[in-house]
Amino acid sequence: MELRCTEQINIQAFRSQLVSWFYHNQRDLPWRENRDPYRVWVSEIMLQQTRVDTVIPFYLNFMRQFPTLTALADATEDEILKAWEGLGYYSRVRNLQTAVREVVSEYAGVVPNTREEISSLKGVGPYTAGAILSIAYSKAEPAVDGNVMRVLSRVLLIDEDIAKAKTRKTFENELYQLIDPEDPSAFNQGLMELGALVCTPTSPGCLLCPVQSECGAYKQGLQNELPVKSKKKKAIPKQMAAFIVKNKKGQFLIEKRSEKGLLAGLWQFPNFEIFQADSKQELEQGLKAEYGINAYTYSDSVQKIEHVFSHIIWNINVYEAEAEEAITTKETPLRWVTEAELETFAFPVSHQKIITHSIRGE
DNA sequence: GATTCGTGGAC
DNA sequence: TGTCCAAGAAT
Repeated sequence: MELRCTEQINIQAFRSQLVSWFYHNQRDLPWRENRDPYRVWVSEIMLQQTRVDTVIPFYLNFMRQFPTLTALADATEDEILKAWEGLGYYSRVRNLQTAVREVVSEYAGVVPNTREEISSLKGVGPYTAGAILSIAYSKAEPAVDGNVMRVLSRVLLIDEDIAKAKTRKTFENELYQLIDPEDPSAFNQGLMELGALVCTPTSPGCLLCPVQSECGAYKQGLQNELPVKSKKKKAIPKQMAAFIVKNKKGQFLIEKRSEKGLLAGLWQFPNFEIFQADSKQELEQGLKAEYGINAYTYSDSVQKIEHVFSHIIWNINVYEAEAEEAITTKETPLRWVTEAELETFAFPVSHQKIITHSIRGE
């Protein structure tokens, strides 16, 4: 494939066509209401690896609950995790609060406006830094996400593997030449909006594209060959057992997950990996070893749940058990809570399903 | 540099 | 039904 670079296209034409198209075709999204750096920041964190349609209701609720940077800084961990419940990648919101608190203490509550300073904040990487700087502060900084790499790989005929981390640098270097210094916000958002609405992964709408005349891939009919992206390995299945442990007062046993790693800080029902589904002996041994529970366990599971992560698949069998006390061998806190209290804790989606299906019977 | 970290939707 | 994701960052 013959590669091109930014110098070989009509930069002025590309900029004006893209920016003009953005102003006429941008979606009406809640984080575009104004350019408050905090609002932009929250939206960019939520949008990491997450679709716009998924983010919208979470964003509206989050901004209602934490309208200002200070409000988020003052919230508790349980509050922010509950607000993030169901959105995934939970370290995002924990890092966001850490960063917001640093802005309060180190920057007098004002989001910094240089790449060096803003990049030093937890959870703010190269993309998010560029997005906030360009959208909130009109700085001519690149913001390279998956959309931008897809669009520019086609326009500039770049065939580096976009799954490789270092490939992002290639696009950033091109963008320092290509970005519109007069309107970096509309330019960056235009690239992403174009990727979302027109220059899509499959069946791109080249006939409707505002930068068709500047696109190398379209000229050579290569729009379906770009970008080049290597495949990722598939998730490994694990057989899990989870337990609805109830005491005579009608309370349920829940456990807070570790502050690090998978689903960090969320709450869950007692669970562990098993190697022989429905083995009453293994289930009872596990309850005893993991939670110090001497309990009767029904031999049949009351619910089966598949929980798919990027790298793991939990196949969860849910069982019912009775106990009056529990002692964990781990560092994680245990609590007995009523059914009504369950809704104040943040659970992974698989454990939300245990509540709705096996406890509430919906 | 490769792996870890969620979830629900599109095809 | 399985695959691939979608506005990435931390480790």
